[in-house]
Amino acid sequence: MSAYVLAGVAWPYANALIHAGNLVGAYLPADIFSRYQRLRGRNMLMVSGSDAHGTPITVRADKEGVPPETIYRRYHRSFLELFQKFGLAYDLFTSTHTENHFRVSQTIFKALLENGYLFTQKAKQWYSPTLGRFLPDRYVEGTCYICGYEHARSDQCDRCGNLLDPTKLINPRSKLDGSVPELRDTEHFYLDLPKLEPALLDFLRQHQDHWRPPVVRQSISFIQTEGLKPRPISRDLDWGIPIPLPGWEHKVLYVWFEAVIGYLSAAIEWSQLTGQPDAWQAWWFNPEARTYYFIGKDNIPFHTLMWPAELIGAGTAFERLFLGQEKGRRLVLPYDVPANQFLNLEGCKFSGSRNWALWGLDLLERYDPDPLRYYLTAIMPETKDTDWYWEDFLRRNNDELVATWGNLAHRVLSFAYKHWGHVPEPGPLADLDAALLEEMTQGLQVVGEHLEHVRLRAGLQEAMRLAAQVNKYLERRAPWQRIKEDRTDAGTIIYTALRAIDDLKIMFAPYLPFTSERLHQYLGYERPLFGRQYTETVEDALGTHEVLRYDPTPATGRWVPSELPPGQPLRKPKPLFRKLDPAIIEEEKARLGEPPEDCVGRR
RNA sequence: GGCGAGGUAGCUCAACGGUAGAGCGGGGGAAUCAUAAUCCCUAGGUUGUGGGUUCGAAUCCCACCCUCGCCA
Repeated sequence: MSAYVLAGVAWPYANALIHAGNLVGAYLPADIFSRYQRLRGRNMLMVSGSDAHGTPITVRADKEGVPPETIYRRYHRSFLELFQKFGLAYDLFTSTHTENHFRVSQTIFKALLENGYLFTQKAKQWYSPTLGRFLPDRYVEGTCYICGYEHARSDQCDRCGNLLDPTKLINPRSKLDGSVPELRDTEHFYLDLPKLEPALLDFLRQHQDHWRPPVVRQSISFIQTEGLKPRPISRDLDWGIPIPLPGWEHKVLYVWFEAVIGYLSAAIEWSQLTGQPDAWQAWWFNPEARTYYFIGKDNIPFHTLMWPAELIGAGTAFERLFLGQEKGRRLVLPYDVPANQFLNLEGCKFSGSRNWALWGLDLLERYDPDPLRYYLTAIMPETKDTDWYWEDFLRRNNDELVATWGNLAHRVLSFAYKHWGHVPEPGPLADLDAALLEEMTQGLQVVGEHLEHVRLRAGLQEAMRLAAQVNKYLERRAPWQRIKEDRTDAGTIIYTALRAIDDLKIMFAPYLPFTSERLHQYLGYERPLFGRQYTETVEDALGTHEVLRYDPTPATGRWVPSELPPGQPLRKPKPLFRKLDPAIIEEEKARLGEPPEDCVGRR
């Protein structure tokens, strides 16, 4: 395993709140994986940010009569709040609306241009005289020239299903204000994907053995169905990153092209903020470094094809254009794209507009982060779509998390605290004691192996299985009996059990960071398991932006067997988790209201 | 319409050619350190449907049905 690991996390679009589906699909798995890597001592960099540009944001801004920046800032702020409360330890969560990202994106553009992977093409496009700008095809509707449907989108008719030539639409009107648009000439840059296709196929072949099967198949079939076509990378908008060429300043880079570059630019910004401006190169110019992309399945082709195409196409020119020196170094291609499938809610698809959703911040008003993280990991859609059921949430919280792990930690800690007040000095270990500790050491290996391969659910299951093993051990050794006959032997048992839960604390730590940290304190450790999250305001030529950061220096947690010192004073323990009242099931369902009509699931 | 994924015990999932497993829930018992949390025993499935290959299929092949996604 490389010492340098980068986790690129999907960039939330800054015009909607984040819901549980977003969390479980990308952000939570990235955090679990990254916390694990840090515990293993790897140089871990987890980056992302708000996707601030694009048409939906400008449309929304127009509706509210505010600048696009207002919309982006509102949602960006909500992301930062959610991530802190939910414990997503981004080394840097920034935004695409930064001077740095502009510069990096424009450099990628120039490198592609220089290497001959871009070309321009003219086309006619709808222009809104009232708004004074071009309209995306889906914002123009009119009568379908094939079937006569009166509310067809200009690029596709929802009634006859045909793809339309937007210029042939009858009676066109703008969906934004109903005004009549006109056709105007425009010119755009295209990424020459056909030219990059052989290199991309090569890249896919190199990774197909260790990628998740759905990711490989979707990527390959995307190419095979009809080959890659050139894709436009510029738009007629005034909100975004200007094309860095004379005469093109009024056009911007298409968001699909520019947002993925954020993985690179965020690493660069992180380097600048930490005062080591070249540090990012250890990840991005290092062939040994491994980059992982945590995304939902809707994003697969962008990360297995488009982004690699940009990286391959930029070649060695990026280094020269960006740093002013060329040592022939190339940007690192994705090592893995562990995309998740989708999460449904009570048998129906999430639908924000119909309130069929679980909003992250709303959930955290009523529930602690770790139980949410536990449940979301338990139902993580790693291989197929899964469902959040409130009944299931309650069950897993009360009958698994509280009963198996929470109770184990609490019964051992409170027994130890009551009878000793510190970690007891063990006598000679009995076979059962030694066997338990051996099993925990093995467990660290097994759980670690799962996490290494991004099998997060399997890792959590294994940790829970081991917690149950410690419960079995306690039943067999019954320290509450032994203490009446042989206090030293009882101390040996409790010492062994404390070490076991100290091991489990590490295994659970990536999944349940808040309660592992608390357990760590109860065990008497002085220094924290994890580092510190905080926000900071950064200033640049575009103004200011707020970022989320993570300072790993206070962290002492390590993925190694417990070395709990006998005699270490214990702190008075409190239960790690609380049982939930079954009444929440009906309360939460009432909160959701009626399921969407088109839902075919059960309720 | 094309491509792909998924359809295994009440629930969540594992087995991916060799006598169907785990956790939770259900039933019975033990224990009392612990948030009545634990531990032991136990019931429960003709592996979506129909064919085929094979000594043998949940596992390979074909058709069909259902769910989801991507592309058109």
